[in-house]
Amino acid sequence: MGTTARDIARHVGLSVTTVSRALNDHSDVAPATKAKIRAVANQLNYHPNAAARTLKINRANALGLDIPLGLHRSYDTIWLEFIGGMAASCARHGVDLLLSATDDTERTPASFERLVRGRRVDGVVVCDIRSDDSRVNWLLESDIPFVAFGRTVGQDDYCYVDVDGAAGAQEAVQYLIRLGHTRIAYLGLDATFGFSHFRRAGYHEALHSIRAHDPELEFEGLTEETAPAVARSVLSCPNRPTAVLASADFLALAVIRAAREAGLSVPTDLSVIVFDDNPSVQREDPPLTAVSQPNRRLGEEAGELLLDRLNRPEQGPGHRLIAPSLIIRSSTGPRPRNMESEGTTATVA
Amino acid sequence: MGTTARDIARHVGLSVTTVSRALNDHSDVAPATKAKIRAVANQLNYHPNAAARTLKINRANALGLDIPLGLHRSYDTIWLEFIGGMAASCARHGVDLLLSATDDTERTPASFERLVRGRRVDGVVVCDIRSDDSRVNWLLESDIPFVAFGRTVGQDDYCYVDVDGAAGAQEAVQYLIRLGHTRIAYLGLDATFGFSHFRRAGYHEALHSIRAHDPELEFEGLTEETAPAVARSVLSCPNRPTAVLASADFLALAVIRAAREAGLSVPTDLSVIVFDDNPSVQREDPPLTAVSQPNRRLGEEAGELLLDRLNRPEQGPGHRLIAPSLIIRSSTGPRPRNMESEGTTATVA
DNA sequence: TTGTACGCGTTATCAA
DNA sequence: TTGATAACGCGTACAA
Repeated sequence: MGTTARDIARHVGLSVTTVSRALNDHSDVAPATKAKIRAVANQLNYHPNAAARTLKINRANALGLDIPLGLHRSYDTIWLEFIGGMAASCARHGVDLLLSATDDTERTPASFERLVRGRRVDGVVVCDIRSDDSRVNWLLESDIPFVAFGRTVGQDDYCYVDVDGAAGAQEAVQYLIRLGHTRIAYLGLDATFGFSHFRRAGYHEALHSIRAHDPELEFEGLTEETAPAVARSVLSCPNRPTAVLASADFLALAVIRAAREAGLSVPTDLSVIVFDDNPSVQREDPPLTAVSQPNRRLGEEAGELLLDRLNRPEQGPGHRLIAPSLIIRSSTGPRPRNMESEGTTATVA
Repeated sequence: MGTTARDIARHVGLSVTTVSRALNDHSDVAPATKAKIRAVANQLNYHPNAAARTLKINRANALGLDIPLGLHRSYDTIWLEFIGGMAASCARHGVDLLLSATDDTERTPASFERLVRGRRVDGVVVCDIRSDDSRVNWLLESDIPFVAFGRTVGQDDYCYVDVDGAAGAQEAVQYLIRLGHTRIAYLGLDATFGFSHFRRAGYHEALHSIRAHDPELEFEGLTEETAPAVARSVLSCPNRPTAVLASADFLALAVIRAAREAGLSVPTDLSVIVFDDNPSVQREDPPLTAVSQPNRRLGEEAGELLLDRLNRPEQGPGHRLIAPSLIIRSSTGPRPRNMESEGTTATVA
């Protein structure tokens, strides 16, 4: 069945030791022997037994990835892209990728323990970190090497990779401000999502800088069910917003639909910016201006960061905060002239 | 660091042999000892070393999944759902899932060899099988246990899981026929995709049964770039179709856009059925009637089939052909009255 | 430059 | 019912 180093040794009339050293490119093997051994290994279609290797060197040469499926956002492109990125960085470093797709709402990290303690993987990447996520401390206490994708609010003593949601929201709002908008609404998702806090913070900061923040225009905890009604009510309030920042594609679509119903056109009467550059927002009519995160790159960074910390644990916790980019399309435009500004309007360029 | 069976043995004052047997629930261990050993194992947070186990029993207890990324269809929900399904069946059987995400267009199965020969996995699931795919024979010859997701045209001596695309197309066309349509166009993708052949065959069969097949209405090899022009030309031909079966969401959307441009409304003037029930088609206005494949279930079946064949190789090649379902929404309706029927119109109920 | 001997943690065989 | 022993395939001191 499988060729072993022993088979090669017999074939070339040398010891397994020499074979092992030749294949691992040690310097104390004669170039000629090395070449010969490699040739035979090739010829016999030799592939080292990973289990034996792992057992011996006490390293699995594999990483684990815990992906949340069965989530309402599972149709987003984000997870597949993230997986692809991490797979790419793993491939680059010659390590395998183990997927643990937990689709139970219970965030049970018991399987991590099995994977790590059982030496199936050397470390794990944990996704969909919530604002307050018990898994972080659990992993820290268990002494399991890990990198989080996303971060908790107010804790910093662990490795994570994340999008700089605050910067993204800020850039989006500042762009709207430059277009003349001051009444800018925010539609957010459940606050337990890690990104909710940061996006909202960026939105706040940008609006506070021109003293235009109005709590009445700020919504969080919206769902597919509640979004349409909220969108309608926002657009029909007396001093309605002239722009909206939506934290998910379905929120933006709900706003656009509500706008159409109210006889408002996008972007003439209402500007819309959406988080996450999904195909759905690209194909919308008009195509939406979006805050885009490089999901694939995030996956790559997560893999790289984990591998780096495994090789050099003394580095301690490190973070990679990646700025999203504002992709300007056709759903944003100047503030409509006929709209009244509120009293506190700032002077803007 | 890691607790071993030896630690447990010392703790309870027994041999490693007994510990091993107790933990593997052998019958020749006294119930009392068994309980005690289990308790200690739990207390010491014991997790068996997978590498050692694999080395000894010559089984990895893991499956490999080769997913095509970097493909133009990577934003489809299909792959993530498939992964989720396979992960679920793996979890159910207590085996791990290794992901090999090849994003090179070269379909290089060399990594399979490493995975299987190196005992990292016991078998692999190979996706995105083309009509004529060299990987199949390569895997057969290499004696690597595998299950294909998708199938080649005209070869049957291997395990595969697939959607019955012919049945899906047939059902869709028959539904249109019942609505009175006879001039039904087909817009297909590249013929190298495995499903192209079968969908087209189903379309043919349904139309031949009422002698209404018109080669002029049949298109294959369409892309995002060519789709809009073809859609326009189809709708503007002298005896235009009253219904369209599109093999991908973007093809259906192109048709709908072309219809709008031509002043035709869906479904009053034109019925549209699309393959694959993606969010994009659900959210379209009007929501599209779609041929839906159970992607998650396909992943589950692939995992189950592979595990089954690994346990009972004597079973030989087995196939699981899963019927898609027609989800009727608002993009299909009766044939417009004012449309002329062609000479060969069949009598339909 | 190459070979010998040993051990990683687990399970199977056999004897007690 | 339990224990001693060997072996899975590989990598590494150490000796030659």
